[in-house]
Amino acid sequence: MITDCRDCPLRRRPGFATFSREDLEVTRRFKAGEMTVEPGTALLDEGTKSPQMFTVLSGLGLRSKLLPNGRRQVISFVFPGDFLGLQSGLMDAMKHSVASSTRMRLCVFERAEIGRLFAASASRALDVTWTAAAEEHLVAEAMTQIGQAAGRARIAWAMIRLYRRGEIAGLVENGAMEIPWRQQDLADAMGLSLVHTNKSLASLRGAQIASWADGRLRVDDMGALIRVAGGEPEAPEPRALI
Amino acid sequence: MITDCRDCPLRRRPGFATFSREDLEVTRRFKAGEMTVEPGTALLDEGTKSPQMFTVLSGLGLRSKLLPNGRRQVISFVFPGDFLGLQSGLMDAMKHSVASSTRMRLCVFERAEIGRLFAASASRALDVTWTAAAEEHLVAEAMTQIGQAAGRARIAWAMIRLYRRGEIAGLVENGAMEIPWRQQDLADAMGLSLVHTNKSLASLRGAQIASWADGRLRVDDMGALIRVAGGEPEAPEPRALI
DNA sequence: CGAGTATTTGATGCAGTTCAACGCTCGTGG
DNA sequence: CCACGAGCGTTGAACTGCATCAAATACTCG
Repeated sequence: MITDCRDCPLRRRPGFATFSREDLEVTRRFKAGEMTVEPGTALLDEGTKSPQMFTVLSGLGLRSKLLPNGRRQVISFVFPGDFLGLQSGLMDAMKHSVASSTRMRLCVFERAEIGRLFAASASRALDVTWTAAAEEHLVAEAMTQIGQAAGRARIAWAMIRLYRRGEIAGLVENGAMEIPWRQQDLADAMGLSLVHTNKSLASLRGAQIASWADGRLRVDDMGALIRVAGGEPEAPEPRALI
Repeated sequence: MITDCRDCPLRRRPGFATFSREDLEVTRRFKAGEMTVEPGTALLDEGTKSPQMFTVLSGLGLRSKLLPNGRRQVISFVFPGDFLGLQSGLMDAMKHSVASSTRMRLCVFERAEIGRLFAASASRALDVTWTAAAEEHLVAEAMTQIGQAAGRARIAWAMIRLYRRGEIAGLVENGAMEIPWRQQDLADAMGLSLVHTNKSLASLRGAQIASWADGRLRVDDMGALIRVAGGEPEAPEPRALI
């Protein structure tokens, strides 16, 4: 069963920008369908040009990029509301891969329709551009942390970021959220080895600051966590929803 | 004296995408003026909302981001053709700062006009979005290198990237280009200490692979440089010009 | 119950940081 | 016209955070 954009549960959530009734109609027409995928499904592949773009309705995922030497960088963690595949819509090909980490429900758009969307609504076009700019910002902020912060601080920072995004997505309950990601994913995201990531997590857990275990991320002392991270990730602006 | 968009020297260069006569007119109307700045001028400041956006006509610059602890991450090096300030055009504020490293000539646009630009031309809107997506890609690629490659490889990779962008901008002559950046800038870009950056550069210079000295970047053996970098930065697609 | 995957822990070594000192060039002012 | 200081590059020495290697301990699932 397909959700009508008008009933999209994401629109109601705080943290997402509202848009006009008119734009809602334009977006409805842009929407091609829906899709549900199992955990571990490749949605978009580095180097390929997918015919589709997606908005995440529910579930979590991972964007990543491979190096010739086989190592992997996790570009970012994917949350509900994220718009995926813009690169393949605009550029020659995807520059990174996107995979689901949980079961995921996605809103599907046709790449070929993006020109029509832009022509139909300048404000929707601005929203799409906004998501691209916001995405760049998220990546740049992570790059800054990777480039300039020590290991433990990077881990703490990533935990805050995930927690905050989880709050917006409504995934946090009683100071904790379910996470499908492995410690290896976190390590690859922050440019650290698995072993060192594990030891940093153990140390934060031991200090009663935060824990990442058994598929749950729990923050016990946000103040301390921020101190360890050497500052907070910037609070995101309300996200434009496509 | 102001250059007419129709005579814009950048448009003629290879490496930039062409656009229609109609879009040229739309862009001309969007253009508010021109500006020349001395080296070291702050063009856009992290946290502020500038009333203007820019396209670099000539000269080189630096995007960077400060951490609470005083450290600095260089997000990217700015080349002619780059479009600056989209974040302040779309989001609440700039998320990083941009400064000139040489004398720079800039094409100036009013932030408030971007909505009109999008309304006037869907294809120009797509081009703006393309630049945002391309920028994200550049940052993600750099992040990958910082997160996953060893020090010497990062330095080599950055040299290739700068050299390639220099070629496109027409700044390379006889295998070398003038660069205004300090070793500290390179260090901050690749997440390394100044000392280690200096030693890596010395080692590449000693091996007759490439040199960064006296304000010049020279590549002697691109093959070897690519090998040290552990692979090549992806070749950029033709860049949309705003 | 055995195989495969994820987490945990200990031990070892080195890549890269930090500290420190020195040289060079250039601009400024006495 | 030389002295001085500031900025940048270079080099050496010592320390350490993190990677790497290795192995044990859970868990899950067929």
